[in-house]
Formats: sequence, C-alpha cells, structure tokens
Amino acid sequence: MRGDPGFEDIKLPLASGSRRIHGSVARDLGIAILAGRYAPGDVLPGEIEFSEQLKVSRTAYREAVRILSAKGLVESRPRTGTRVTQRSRWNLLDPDILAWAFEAEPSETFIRDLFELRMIVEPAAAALAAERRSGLDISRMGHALEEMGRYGLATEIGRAADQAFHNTILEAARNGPLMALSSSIAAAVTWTTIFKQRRSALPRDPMPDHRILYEAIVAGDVEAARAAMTELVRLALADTELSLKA
Amino acid sequence: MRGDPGFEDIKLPLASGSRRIHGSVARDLGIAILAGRYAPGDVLPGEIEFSEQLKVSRTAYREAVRILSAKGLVESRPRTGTRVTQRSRWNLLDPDILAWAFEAEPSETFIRDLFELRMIVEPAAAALAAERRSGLDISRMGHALEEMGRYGLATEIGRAADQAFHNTILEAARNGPLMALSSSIAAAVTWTTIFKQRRSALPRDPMPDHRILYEAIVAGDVEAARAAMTELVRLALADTELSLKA
DNA sequence: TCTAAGTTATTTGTATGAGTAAAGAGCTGA
DNA sequence: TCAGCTCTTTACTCATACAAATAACTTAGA
Repeated sequence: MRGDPGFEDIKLPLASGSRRIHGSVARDLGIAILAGRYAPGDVLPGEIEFSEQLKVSRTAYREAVRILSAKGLVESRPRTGTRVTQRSRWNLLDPDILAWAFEAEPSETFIRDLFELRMIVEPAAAALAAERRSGLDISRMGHALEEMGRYGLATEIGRAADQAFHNTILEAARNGPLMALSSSIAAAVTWTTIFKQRRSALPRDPMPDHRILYEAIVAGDVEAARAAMTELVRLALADTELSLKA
Repeated sequence: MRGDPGFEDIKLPLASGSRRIHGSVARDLGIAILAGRYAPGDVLPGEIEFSEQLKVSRTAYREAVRILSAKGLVESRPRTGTRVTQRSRWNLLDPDILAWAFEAEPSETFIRDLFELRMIVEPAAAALAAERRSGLDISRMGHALEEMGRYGLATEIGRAADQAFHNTILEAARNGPLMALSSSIAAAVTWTTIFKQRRSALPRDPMPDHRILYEAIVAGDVEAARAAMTELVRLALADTELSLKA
C-alpha cells in the first residue's frame, strides 16, 4: 500500500474542463456565495428542488455541498436545510476559496486585507529563509532568477520561473503551515497579476528588487531579506491596485 | 430567502456525538492520514471494499472522501483510485486539519512551526488592533479581562473569557483573512492548553501580561501592543512545550 | 524492433428510489 | 406559562444500476 518515492511527476488534475460534476457545482455555488448572491443566513433550496434546478443528481449535488461545508461556507442540518454560514466561519485562506473570491470580483477591502497579511507574513518568511537556506535552495533560486531575467514576466515560462523563485524561498523557510499560507495567497493573487500583464506594462522593472532579495538570502542577511521582500510585496500591491482600477 | 439579522445565537453544530456518518468517517481518515498511518502517495482501498470494511454505504464513504479532498488531503481519479496527496498540498491551516493534527499527537516540529507562525502573525494583529480598536472593542476586552481575573484560567468560564479577549483583539484588527488564520490556530492550540491546565499550575501568572497588552491597545500604542503580544505568545509556547513533554 | 493507434478492464463518477433519523413547530395538558 | 408529546419537514443513509474516464494492454504498421 505504501507509495513509491517517485510520485512527484504525476499528471496535474487541474485540466480545467475535466472537472467532475460535483466539483463544478461546488465551484459555481462557492463563487455565488463569495459574490454575495447568497448571503450568510440564507437557506438554500431543498436538495431535491435545487438539484433538479441545476440538472444534476442529488448525489452529485450533495457531494458539492459536502465540499462547501468542508470549507466552512455552508452548514446543513435536517429540518433546517442548508444555510450559508457567517462570514467569520469561512476558511478564507483555503486555496479554492481564494480562487473563487477572485473569480467573484473581490471587494477592495478584501484585496487590502490580503496584502496586509502578505506584508506581515512574507517578509518574515524571507527572513527565515535567509537564516535557513541550503546550498540547493540557493542554486534553485539562482536558476529561477536567471530564467526570469531571460524571458521576462510577460511570458509563460518567465512567470513560472517567478513562481519557482518565490516557492523556493518559502521552502527554504522550513515551515509547513507558513508555506501553505503564503503559497495559497500568492497563487490567488497571481491570477490577477496575469490580467495585469495583459493590459499594461509593469509600472517598473521588478528584476532589480528580485536580485536584491536574492543577494540578501544568499548572504544570510536576515534584515536585508526582510526589507527586500517588503519592497516586493509593496510593488505587487501597487500592480494589483492598478490592474483592478483599470 | 434572505436571512434575518439575528442568527448569531443558533445552536452550535459541534454536539460531539451527534456527528453524521460522513463526518465521522472523514474525521477518522483525516486523523489517520495526519498521524501518518496513510502516507503521501499511498492509495486507499477501492470504494466498495473500503466502505464495506468501514461498515458504511458507498454514498457516505464517498461524501467523506469529498471532504478530505476539499481539504487537500486526498485526490481521486477513475482507474487510479484515491491516493493521499503530498504534504505540501495539505491545507494545514484548515481548522479541522489542525484539530485532527492535535488529535494525532503532532510532531514537535509541527508545534514549533505553528508557534513560529503565531509569533509572526499575532503581534502584528495586536499592533493593528491598537491602531483600529473602537470603543466597543475596548469595553469588550475590559469586560473579558475582568472575568478572567475573577475566575482564573482553571475554570471553564475563565477560559471562555480568555478566548473572548483574544477574539476581540482579532476583530479589532479589522482583517478577515488574518482573523481566520489566527483563530483557527489559536483554537487548535488551546485544546492542548486545556490538558496543560489539568496536570500542573501555570509556570507563571498570565494576568499581568494580559493587562499590559490591554493597556497598550487602549492607549493606541502600536509598538507596546506588538511587544506585549509577543510576550504572550512566548509564554504560551513555554506552556505548550511543558505540557507536551509531561 | 519500435511506435502509434485502438481496445479492454478497472475504478471512480452519476443517477434514482426507498427508507431512516433528526429537529423545529405546533399542540396538549397541566 | 410551561413542560412534554406528536407531527412533519428536511437532510441523511443505503442499495443498485449504469456511465465515463483512464491506465494498461494489444495490435497494426513502419
């Protein structure tokens, strides 16, 4: 039953269109909830009625509800039905919820809150990385940085290198929960970054700041790494604000 | 369909024993995975076989799997079956996962990681609270502090006041994602705190530190609030380490 | 011999219908 | 007024059948 070691290269399950029914329904309802089309306290139509409305079986619908319930969005009980829970009980850091939130045109304050959190967490992560990075981490970061410089953030491969760069930093911080937190937020925000790239050039070249951060981590300079990452997040916020107002 | 405003006082759904079957199965499997009884890459037995083994219907079992899948613990595909995902894809900040992790006797490094994250996030939250707290926040915190002092942390009501105190601080920070993060971690860690209280008195009286934090927030002194909360987290870490080694 | 297209078998996914259990609403009686 | 009972609605569980996806195999062709 034990899995063999080489399972990293399995095919990605996110083949977009290949979502199962329960997944699509969960996604649709999740987006609707995050968009406010169903507000906290609202009770959804009954299983039979709603599943018929959505043209899916009760089985598939129920599995979708289980997914939403696992993320804290809804809560179902006999007699009462399934109702949307208070916002304070939503798992706002769940990767899916973050993705859905951005699909639903998130509010300005939500974006602000997320960046406020990034501003708290990511500089600290960079500081830890400067303290704990291994030789392998450094060489990976160096490679990613090189590719970023070569291809630029306008290309798919360049963006992948950017993600790899930041991901390596998180890994170097050697903290699982911290990594889970940062990577889900970053992934969600990056989605908007792609749109940003499409409509306008970057306000300023991000490479110098990336190089400063890289040098700080290589040198093991904790405070410099913290400062450099703070600058990068500030830059990302500026970009995001720009792209949302456009 | 709109919910009425006063839905805060609904009955809590955590009536322990009253868990539905799909919930229990999800919980059991979740704990087993977090305990390492199923490792990343392992593939679970087929639906029919496993559900029979667990003496539940395939429907209930599948709903349990959907829950685990929503939290990133497993991933199922036709033909391949359901397998445990790599740890890096687990939503380690999901409240249920945290709870299950503590049920499964978490590793020392996991505890250390969590407190490292708290050390990053909570002082920052306290700083924000000092900046943004309203009069209502202050009066709530004052009330909670008073009750804490009166009943002590050894009583149920005293601990509730403690939680209310910290919760109000988080609310005062006015940041939804930040609140979701801190409160799930705190809730999970508090579980261990209860055990701690049972076997030994606190290493030192926590009230003075709480009062210092309270005063800082009332005064709007951002840096003092940050420092005071840092001290509180440090204290909590010491307590937790003590209780885990016992 | 190797590659590529097609076939097969296995596993999860979806659908349907029947019956169970929980929990709020209302009724009854004190 | 209130405690307890009944009633009724709703989600929950189960069993069964069939569909869809896909890894593994098989075969045709170069």
